This record gives sequence, structure tokens and C-alpha cells, in this order.
Amino acid sequence: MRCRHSGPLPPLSAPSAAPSFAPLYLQIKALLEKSLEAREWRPGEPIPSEIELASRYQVSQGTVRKAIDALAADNLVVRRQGKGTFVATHTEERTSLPRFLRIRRNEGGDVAPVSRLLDVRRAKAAADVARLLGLKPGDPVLVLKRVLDYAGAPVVLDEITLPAALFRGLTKARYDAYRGSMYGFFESQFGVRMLKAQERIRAVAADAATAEVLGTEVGAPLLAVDRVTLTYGDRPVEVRRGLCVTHGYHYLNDLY
Amino acid sequence: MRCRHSGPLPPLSAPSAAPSFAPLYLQIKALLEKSLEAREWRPGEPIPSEIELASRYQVSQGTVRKAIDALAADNLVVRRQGKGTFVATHTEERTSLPRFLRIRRNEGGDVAPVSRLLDVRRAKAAADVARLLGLKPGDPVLVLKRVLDYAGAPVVLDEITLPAALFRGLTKARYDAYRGSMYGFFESQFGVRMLKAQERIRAVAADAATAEVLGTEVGAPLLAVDRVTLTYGDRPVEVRRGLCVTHGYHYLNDLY
DNA sequence: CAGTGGTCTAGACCACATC
DNA sequence: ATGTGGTCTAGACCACTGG
Repeated sequence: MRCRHSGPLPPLSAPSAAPSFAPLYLQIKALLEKSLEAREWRPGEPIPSEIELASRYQVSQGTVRKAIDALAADNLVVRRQGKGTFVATHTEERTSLPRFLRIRRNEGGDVAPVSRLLDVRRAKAAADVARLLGLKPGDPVLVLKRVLDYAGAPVVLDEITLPAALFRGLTKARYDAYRGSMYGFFESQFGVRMLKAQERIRAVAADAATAEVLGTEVGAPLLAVDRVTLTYGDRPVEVRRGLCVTHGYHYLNDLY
Repeated sequence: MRCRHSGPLPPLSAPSAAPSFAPLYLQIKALLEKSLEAREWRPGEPIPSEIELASRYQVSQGTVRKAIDALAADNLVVRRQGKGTFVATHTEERTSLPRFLRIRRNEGGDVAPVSRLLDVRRAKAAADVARLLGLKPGDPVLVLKRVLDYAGAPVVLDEITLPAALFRGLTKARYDAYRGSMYGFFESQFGVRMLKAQERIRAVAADAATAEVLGTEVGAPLLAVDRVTLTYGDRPVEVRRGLCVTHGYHYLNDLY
């Protein structure tokens, strides 16, 4: 169908987003990623069928398949046999647990926690947050405070910092009106998709304000979870610190 | 080459370890897993080439490839282009960081910590440990205490519980004579391969004994990391509790 | 029924490693 | 030169979904 691998071929006809000498399926993957980022298909919607994509990019279905497999492995896309391949979304997480939530009850019976937004305020980015978010110190940010209640009891206190430029019009009222996970809110209301994150976990002693909110004693040991969340192109779009009571709860992690 | 998918075919000629109606490549994968478990090829050694396996199992090379891809995704095997596919091993971890070690320095420059074994003693499994290890309460276990020194300073205090039956002849002297990671030691000396693990993380206050070893104050917040480690067939073979100073260090986790 | 993703095959060729 | 894994194709058929 195409003359291939006779030299590191000019990747397809159009200039590609991928390194020019990458395998074809990775070039296709990069093109699809660009389309996802450009919201050519929206979260929850199906992308075109493998056959259609194969003809669009003038490659075999098997190559498209490998590209989509790679996207699925990255959780950018979800395959559903007989139905199609769908853009991954955070907006369907009301039924199950949010994908990035690692806090569990010690005794089984996992129920999704309830999120209570305490406060939204504007601020200027401090040096450390600015660096993490790729902003300049003093750039405007939004700072959200929220509590996660498990079975009615407060377990996590989050302080979430967002670049104000990406979340224009975010107010407490608007969040309270939304039904679903916070990342579903970000995705559907502001078009910001959280794709992956890195967390650094430490143990700290509760200060007075935190102890008050979480109903613990001052000085009680808490988990401090510092998260940086990335969107397309590994651009950081959220910095968050969670303080977590681990009396009856824990942070779950799988190694393999 | 073979009549395939005309009914849920009798899986290959020999009875398979896999559910009989699984896709062929998963049946092949299960067979390969059985061979790995049976130590037909040893850690670090190459498994037979795709072509040879294809002829051995009477399937196409592409099917063997999918099976091996799945094994590689599970970290049971490592592919090396031009050389072959090798049984994954913990014994080459002296150069880099042990695969299951998530504790990092806050400031870059990751150096592998030094492991100091404090103590090995025999004991009878308590009820909770017995349950986690699939033993009966009172069954013999080994309990190891060890410290991880980062740059000369103690950071992690581990208490490691092992089924005595699987680690006959484990002594402090023998460990001290071994060069390499602890899992490399288990793998090469006792033939026990740690394949995956699940960790539950909590924040606790340092007790006197721990504070002494880690050089912190009594009551200082520590990370408590409870790990259950599994070998083939998801059989648990290690239970471990790590207590970790997070002053200058943290537990790193990637979400995606 | 038609359309989708999932499996399997067979064969060609490429890239890398080793001798 | 040979052998390994890696990529790509083309086509057949299966399994699931929905009209």
C-alpha cells in the first residue's frame, strides 16, 4: 500500500508532531493525541473507527490499532468492544471512585467520598508554586480549599492551586451546582483535562487550623500528599496539597 | 496453520493452565508463566526466541509476540532488541534503584541507599500476619529488622516477615555476605521472586524504639508503609512494615 | 443485520547485536 | 552473515453491540 521503511520516510504527507524517525504507529499516535488535545472529539465521545482512521492516514488497520492501543495504555482513550473507542473522561466517575483518588477505608466497602468546597480565592503565585506550574511568580492563581468527607466524617483537607488563566469564571457557586468529581468539573466546565499526576507523600504534624477542620488533635500525624497534575504535553495545570487523617484510612499503592 | 476459533477450541494439545476459553495468546502467556514459575529458564537468562516458541506451541509468531508483550507489561520478562527476551530479575538492581523502592530524597541526586540488617529471628505468625501470608496462626516465620541509610543517615526502619518454610537457612551472616538488593538476595538464594506488591500508607507517631534507630524525637510523624508482596499466582510471600522519616525524603508515586 | 473492536495468521522488511 | 526482536501490511474470522 505504501512504500515503507525505505529510509526514515517523511512521516506521512503532512508534517507530523512526532519525532520524524519514530515508528509509524507512534506518529499516528501523536497525530491522534493532537486531535484529542484540539478537542476534535470531546470527552466521552467515540473517535472514528479504526478502519476510517486507517484510510484517513493511509496506513493499515493494524498500525492504527497499535497507535490506539498505546493511547489506551496511557488512559487517553477507552476501548469498548462492539461499540467503538471513546475519549477518556472524568465525568463518569460519579459511579465509581475517581481515578486519581488513592485514599481508602481500612475496612472494605469503598464508597465515593463527598467533596465540600470551603473556599475559592484569587492570589498571586508564590515562587515555588509558580515554578511547579510553569508560571512567573506573581501570576494570578486560584486557590481552592476543600474537604473530602468519608461516611460523613472529614478525612482529607485539600488546598488546590490552579492557573487563573485556565479557569476563568470558577466560583464556589458554580462548583456547588456541578454534580460529579472535581476533575469532571474542570474537564466539562473549563476544558482542562487532567491526564496524569505525580505525588510526593510525607508525614507531618497537624497544625491548629487543620486539626480543627479534620477533627483531630493538634500535632496528630497526618499524611501530606503533594500532587502536580499534568495535561496534554505534560503541561502542569494543578498543584495540590492534601492533608489526610489515617485513622481508619490509608493511601493505597500498587507496585509491579 | 490451525483451525481456530471454530468453537472455543480445546486449548492447544496439552491441557492448559489458562481458562479454557481465553484467547490463544493468553493461553500461551499462561504456559510461559508456568515455565517461568517452574524455573525452566532462570532470572536473567533469555527465554527461547519467538520463532522457536511459535513452533513449539504451533501458533504464529504474532501470537507468541502478543503473549510475550503481555508478560513484558507485567514486568515478568524484559525485551532487548537484537538480543532476545530475558527473565526479569532483581539481581541487577545494584546499579539503579530497586524497582519497588519509592522513597526519594527531596533534592535530586538519587543514590541507592545502603541496607543494614539489624536482626533475624524466628517467630510464630500472629493472626493478622498469618492471614496476610496465607499461613495458619502459629506457623513459623522469620522476622528481619533492617535499616536503610541514605547518605549515611538512617531513613527507613523495616520489619520484614517471611514464611520460614520458603527461606530455610536465612541468616544475618548470609545476608551480610550478599552484594545486592534484598529481593535479589531472596531471588538468588532462595528462589523466591517478588513480582508485585501492594502498599498501604499511613502517618504515625514515632515510638521510643523507632525514634532511637531513626534519630528522631519520640512522637515525630513518620510514614508507615505496610507492604504485602506477591510471587507467582499472586501468592503472598512477604509482609513488611516500613517506618520512614520524611524530613528531607518523601514517598514518590505516579498516577496515570 | 451491519459495524465495531479483538484475535490470528503469514510474510516482508527493518534495526540491532554478535560473531 | 545470522539471529534476535520491532514494524507494517493484508486478509480472514470471531465476539459483541445496536438497530
